[in-house]
Amino acid sequence: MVDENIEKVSIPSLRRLPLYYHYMKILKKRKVDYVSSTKIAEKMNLTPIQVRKDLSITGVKGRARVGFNIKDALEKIEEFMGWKDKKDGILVGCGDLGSALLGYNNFKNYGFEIVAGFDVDEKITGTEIHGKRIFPIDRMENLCKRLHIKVGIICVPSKSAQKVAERMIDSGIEAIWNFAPAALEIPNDIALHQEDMAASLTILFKKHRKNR
Amino acid sequence: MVDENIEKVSIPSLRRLPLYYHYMKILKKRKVDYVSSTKIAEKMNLTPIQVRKDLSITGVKGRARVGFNIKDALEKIEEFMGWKDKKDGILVGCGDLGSALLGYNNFKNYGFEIVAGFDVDEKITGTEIHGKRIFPIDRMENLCKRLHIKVGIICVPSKSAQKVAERMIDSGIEAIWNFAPAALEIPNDIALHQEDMAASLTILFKKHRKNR
DNA sequence: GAATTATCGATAAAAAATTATCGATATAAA
DNA sequence: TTTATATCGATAATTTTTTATCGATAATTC
Ligand SMILES: NC(=O)c1ccc[n+]([C@@H]2O[C@H](COP(=O)([O-])OP(=O)(O)OC[C@H]3O[C@@H](n4cnc5c(N)ncnc54)[C@H](O)[C@@H]3O)[C@@H](O)[C@H]2O)c1
Ligand SMILES: NC(=O)c1ccc[n+]([C@@H]2O[C@H](COP(=O)([O-])OP(=O)(O)OC[C@H]3O[C@@H](n4cnc5c(N)ncnc54)[C@H](O)[C@@H]3O)[C@@H](O)[C@H]2O)c1
Repeated sequence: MVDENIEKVSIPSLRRLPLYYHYMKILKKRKVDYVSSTKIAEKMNLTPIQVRKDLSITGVKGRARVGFNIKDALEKIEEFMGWKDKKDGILVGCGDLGSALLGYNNFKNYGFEIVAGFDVDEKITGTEIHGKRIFPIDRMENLCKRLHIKVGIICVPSKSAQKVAERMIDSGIEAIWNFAPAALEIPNDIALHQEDMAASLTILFKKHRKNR
Repeated sequence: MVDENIEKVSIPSLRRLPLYYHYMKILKKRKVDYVSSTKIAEKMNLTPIQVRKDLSITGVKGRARVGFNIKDALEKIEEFMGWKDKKDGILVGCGDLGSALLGYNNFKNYGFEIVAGFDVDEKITGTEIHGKRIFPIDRMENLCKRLHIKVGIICVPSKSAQKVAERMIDSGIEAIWNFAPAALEIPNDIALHQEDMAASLTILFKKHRKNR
């Protein structure tokens, strides 16, 4: 069921589901057992209908006049979002942002783990950051192929991003998470998610202007 | 014209525009003067029609058989995205991620500047991180009101996020950029943009699965 | 200089996402 | 026990977003 739906779910829904999840996590800690779509919607300025539709894709069933069982819903969201499948990745560019991500121990809650970092800077390579070993970039291909790593995170300056992406692809990486504000030119069988602070800022300011 | 359109532009368009921008920046560096929607679309796996529609909202005009003047387009995107208006913000939680953001000198290209950091940790307060002064959290209200700061970034652990958000609102903050994976309960006249790694990861993996 | 082609912008059509409607159901109140 | 009410899920309607069509135009080729 999950396998059918994951193809059909919209990106906006995928962005909203974690919000419901975070909220229900809080309620669970407060020993609340049930929550209605109305209540969730109120908190996030959405309609109850949309919340129900989003939740329905995970397969969770609510009860009329009662709402959704929080334990069930959390379970179903985790399952649907794929946070229960374990995936390993590597990170290239262990500077300020890269180091923060290497130490982000929340990734494990989403089934993801960064197993190693890579860099060109010899002051960094050979060391550990937040307990993760940092290798020279030349070791990437070998390590990724040996460990069958398919996910790569790019945290290098923009001007190096394209080169790093190509090297990742040569190393067998199939999914790239790019934090550099650069338009990567890559084959379209490689999955790419662009993390864009410029877009985020603009969206925030747009909402702000609308509120005034 | 920008003022009319900003209300109407879709979030997906807002996320795509920076991609075109990054790409055109590269072309400009290569001394290319014009680029067609076809070429842009090819690079990013979109349709030329969508690229044209997105660009049209910025007000930039293309020329048949030639494409878009890159210098003009960059200018129009900057203007439309509001990257030319200067906005100041503060950041709360100067740990790993917060420090990286404090040092992110690309924000200025988007018209944004973090003027100060706040934290509860007395080992950090009073110091500077990447040249930005870090104050104890109790100073936030005074400083924000005095400098008319309206934008706040949350980089504290999830469990403190709600409290920090409320304090920001008391300090006159009207737009919150939240990096903590927590559902904030705030009045709906406060703009909120939630940065969600869980959503990003899921979107990336979804694309990856589709490609295989 | 005429024909061909790439591209644009406007408008129309199609697809996707959101919102509304409504009968069913479970709890609470009368 | 009966009535009122909150909420669900399914389906329908609406709105938004994406994609297609097509005439106009500017560069290139013949
Ligand atoms: N700092 C932030 O908060 C932030 C936020 C969003 C996006 N970004 C983007 O993330 C990227 C990294 O930012 P940062 O602030 O961490 O920069 P940084 O300078 O602190 O780190 C960059 C690291 O990449 C390494 N590097 C450079 N070229 C390399 C290559 N070819 N191969 C391997 N490693 C290489 C450097 O040695 C350095 O360690 C940039 O593209 C930046 O625009 C940063
Ligand atoms: N590290 C990452 O790469 C990353 C990525 C995405 C999201 N996040 C989120 O960003 C937040 C910060 O992550 P981090 O890794 O930088 O954590 P961190 O522990 O390194 O930093 C947290 C900082 O917040 C301060 N703090 C705690 N409570 C506070 C309060 N009430 N007021 C002011 N300051 C307070 C702490 O003193 C510390 O300096 C977390 O919510 C995390 O989930 C982190």
